Amino acid sequence: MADVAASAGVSTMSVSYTYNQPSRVSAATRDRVHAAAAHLGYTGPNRAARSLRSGKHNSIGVVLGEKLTYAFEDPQARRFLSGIADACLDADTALVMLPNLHRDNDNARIRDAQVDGYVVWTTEIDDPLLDVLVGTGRPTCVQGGPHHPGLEWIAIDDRAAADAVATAALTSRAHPAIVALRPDSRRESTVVPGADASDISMPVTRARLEGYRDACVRLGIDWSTVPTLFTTHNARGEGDRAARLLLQDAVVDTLLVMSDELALGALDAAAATGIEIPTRLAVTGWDDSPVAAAAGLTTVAQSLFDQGRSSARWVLGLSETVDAAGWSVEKRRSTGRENDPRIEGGVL
Amino acid sequence: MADVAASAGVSTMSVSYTYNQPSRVSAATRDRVHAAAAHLGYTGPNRAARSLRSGKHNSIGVVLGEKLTYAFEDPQARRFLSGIADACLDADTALVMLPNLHRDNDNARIRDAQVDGYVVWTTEIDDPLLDVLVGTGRPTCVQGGPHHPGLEWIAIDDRAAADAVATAALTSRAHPAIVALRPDSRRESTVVPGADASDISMPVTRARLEGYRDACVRLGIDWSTVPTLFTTHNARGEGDRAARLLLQDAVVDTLLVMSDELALGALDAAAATGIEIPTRLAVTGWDDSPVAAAAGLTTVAQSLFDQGRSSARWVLGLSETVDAAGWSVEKRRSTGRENDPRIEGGVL
DNA sequence: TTGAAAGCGCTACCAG
DNA sequence: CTGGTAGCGCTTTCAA
Repeated sequence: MADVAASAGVSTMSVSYTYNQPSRVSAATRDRVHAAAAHLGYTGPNRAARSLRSGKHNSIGVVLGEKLTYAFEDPQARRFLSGIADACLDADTALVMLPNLHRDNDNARIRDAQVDGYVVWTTEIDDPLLDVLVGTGRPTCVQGGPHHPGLEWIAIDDRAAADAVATAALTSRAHPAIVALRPDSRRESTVVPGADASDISMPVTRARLEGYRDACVRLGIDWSTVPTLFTTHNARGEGDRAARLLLQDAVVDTLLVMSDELALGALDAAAATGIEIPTRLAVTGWDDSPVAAAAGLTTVAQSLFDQGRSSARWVLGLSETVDAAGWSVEKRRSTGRENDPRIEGGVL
Repeated sequence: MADVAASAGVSTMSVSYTYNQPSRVSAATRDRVHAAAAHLGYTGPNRAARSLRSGKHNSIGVVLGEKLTYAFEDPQARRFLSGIADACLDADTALVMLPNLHRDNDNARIRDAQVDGYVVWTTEIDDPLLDVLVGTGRPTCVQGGPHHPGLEWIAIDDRAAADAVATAALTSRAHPAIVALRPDSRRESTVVPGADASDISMPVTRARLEGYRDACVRLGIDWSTVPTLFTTHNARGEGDRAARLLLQDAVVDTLLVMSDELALGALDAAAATGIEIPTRLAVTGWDDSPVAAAAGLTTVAQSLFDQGRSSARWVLGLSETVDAAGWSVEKRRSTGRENDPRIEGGVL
């Protein structure tokens, strides 16, 4: 930049202004600077130096609570990421992927990332990373919770939505079983009767389980008899396995499933074992993916794209507040009551 | 860092060494530095200052020739990205996503990104970005070509693989039609008889078309009569539409399709219109996705995960050369010759 | 509208 | 093994 200034016969400040606040510089100066820059092959301010001096990076970090491989394969994560990418486009901001595998140096790596703020996808209550992020002083929005002082938060009311979708399935049935997402980043796949939600560190899993229980309690179903199977991966094959296991108990007439992927696997299991949907078994999912719609799956709809976009825009300072996230229950064939009125919560 | 040095009673250089080359510093000094750092809440060298001084960023840029939304939705892109992410994990390197929408300032944004090198996914012959990347002096690897002086390159031999898969389908048929990926970043969906490959600026599309033509010529099929439909999106619905259009000509007995997604759409179209596979129509795909395998689709297998990993490792300086990429033709029901010997090229 | 001075926090280089 | 010096390229601050 000093060279350009010398060549253009102006001060370095005029060159800096030409690139950063062109309106502050006379047209003549601007032209001379651009001419000199073109002549010298100067392509604009060095970003590292700019970052050092100004403390800004023009980039946003996305913290994924798993290997990136999983994030790219998970349809929900993808839609959320797409929304973030969309916001970045508007702001000419780079997107830095920060996988969090809970290894020793992961928190330090994330803290030291050259980003202006963070969006966090999938984390646990009491994850020490949350305090680390607060410590950076950078704006941070956590999808799906947990609520954490100093951090912004975006999610639908999972508990209310779980209650609603369970109620839709259970109005003419009484023997639900639950296929849950993983309860924390370590635990193995297990079946638990009357699962205790306060034991679960993934906030999304916890809230949905609470909502299912709310519905059971209200409908007079004894929660202590309701089995919950915690899965480890959000994949169709896993849902198939889970359903086969739970359906060994012939009394089970309803599967409340925490994702569409898993629920589609449950439908696979039903088809393979000749169990009729919805006469003998009702199934509900979560997220309203296109495949779920095609399969006639009753499910909770939420726009993860909008949540990604909204959280990123807030982090980038493009909006004052994080938009509220809405949801609805899409009633379809898999619960046999597709003509019941649609249920909505929040703003969709 | 100066404060830490003062507090520990050593020079700033000893602090710097403690973090960057601990082995060069005595254990006693190291301990004093760490103690002082802990006391002052110092968490290690500022990354922006380090980047400015050392010129290194500890991150790699991935240039996607489309909106990130598409990249996250496209199964092939996802597998390639997963491979890159895997390499980053080994090297404790951040992954920066750089969409290239061919807008005015995209090249500058990509050039100015704070990364140590680039991996490029999906670009066009003569894309001016390629020269920009050469100009950065940073190591760059382009997946799928084009060959460009100064840039590394990774891909399978698409032309040979296309020839092989077309030959597998055409040994007992004589009337192919082609469903092609988009020819460049602008063109609309069109049907062209005897398509001229030299007209196409996406190198992958070009090479595969050349390979299909090679097979036709060798088998005595008049290329000028072979229709090619260029699609705009790599999506199942698009393949369905394309197949319906091409199958309006009742003589067509083979669809050579440049992706599994599109080929699955073609199978959908055949099923919906009552065309029997493979007796009345043969279909081939590309990439050997799990869904394709399940659907009995004859296809070209290649590991995009390995290509992503290998190209990223080279960019990061973790390997001397980019590994050769291999392919094979997986013969299945959709071409009716599933017992023919498997064909391989390169190292898989 | 332009400019001079100062220094962001660090590491390359060289010297001891 | 340790330290001094210099300066990476820029922008903030203040002054003209």
